[in-house]
Amino acid sequence: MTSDPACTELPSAARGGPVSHAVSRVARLHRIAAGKLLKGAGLYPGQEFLMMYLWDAGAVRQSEVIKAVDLDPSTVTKMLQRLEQSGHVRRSPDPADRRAVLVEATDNSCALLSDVERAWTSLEEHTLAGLDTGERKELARLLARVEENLCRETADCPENR
Amino acid sequence: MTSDPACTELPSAARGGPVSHAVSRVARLHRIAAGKLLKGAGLYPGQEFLMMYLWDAGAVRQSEVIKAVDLDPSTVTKMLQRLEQSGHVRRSPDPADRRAVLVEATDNSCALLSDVERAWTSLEEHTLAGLDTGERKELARLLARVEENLCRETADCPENR
DNA sequence: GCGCATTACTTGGCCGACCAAGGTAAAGTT
DNA sequence: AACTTTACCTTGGTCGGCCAAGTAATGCGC
Repeated sequence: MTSDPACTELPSAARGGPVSHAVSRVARLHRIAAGKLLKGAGLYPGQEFLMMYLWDAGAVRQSEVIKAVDLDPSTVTKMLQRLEQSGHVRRSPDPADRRAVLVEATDNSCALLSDVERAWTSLEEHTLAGLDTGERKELARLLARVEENLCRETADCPENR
Repeated sequence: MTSDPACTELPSAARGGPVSHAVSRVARLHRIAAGKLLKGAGLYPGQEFLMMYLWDAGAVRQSEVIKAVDLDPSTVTKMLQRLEQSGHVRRSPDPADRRAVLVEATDNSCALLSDVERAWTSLEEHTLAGLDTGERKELARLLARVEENLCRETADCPENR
């Protein structure tokens, strides 16, 4: 009676893929939680990854960003336009290649780094609450396996580094 | 050297939340994979859940759908409008309550049920390839725990059934 | 040097998903 | 019966994300 996993009864058409269903639900909840924590920093869910990369990488070509976050180029373009408008990012033409665009986190945005770091570890703790170290490691391991699986044949992960 | 989990180096700002990062990546890859499998059935990623519920539930109020898939009402409205346009769903005013709308999967869409079922189990297999039964059960268990955690305080799961 | 493929981004369109606000109808209160 | 609250959806706007197609510059082969 009270034994169903979490919140929802599984639709019968999804019986063949309970884990997939769980992944979808967890993904959405996780994204929402991340969004709430990141809202304080003025970031929308998804933008964190881009900024995290830029904070590490410094001034860099947009193509590098695209490779790093592994999103559609058009997605990155639009995200960067918005991040530029909101003052988190500076873009400038690459003098060495007139097609390319150099991207860089603004000094302003760097002030958010620690906020985002805190938010991210807080999210992790919220996500993994009640799991001991062994379980966390196991979950990380299993997710890594799953990620590998999903990369294969989907051909979304660069085979060539 | 070749020991990093999957495809990507973790940004330093995300060091405090490796599992969260993995969840995000897996979520996106999983959604993409689902989308590819479901494209054959004429469904966009996300619509599966709605249709799965309707196939089980028959003619039902829109508010029931909203509760079941646990999405924003406005999201459901728009999805249903599109699903109606594409012929997967029929909507009609509820004679018993003039605010409400009754929703129902069309006969046409029911023909897709088996396709979606197959797609979903195929997705599951693709996702969990190489994991033995114990690992699968463990992953399911851990995901359920995580889901519980994310429901708390986010107050997105109905406390009240 | 010239043409052609490749690379690098942009634009437009579409969908899922959110929030904020609005409008209507039912239910509850007095 | 009139008023207020609550439930049920819709509309409009914004974002992340995808695809398809387009533009512009570079690089490569010849």
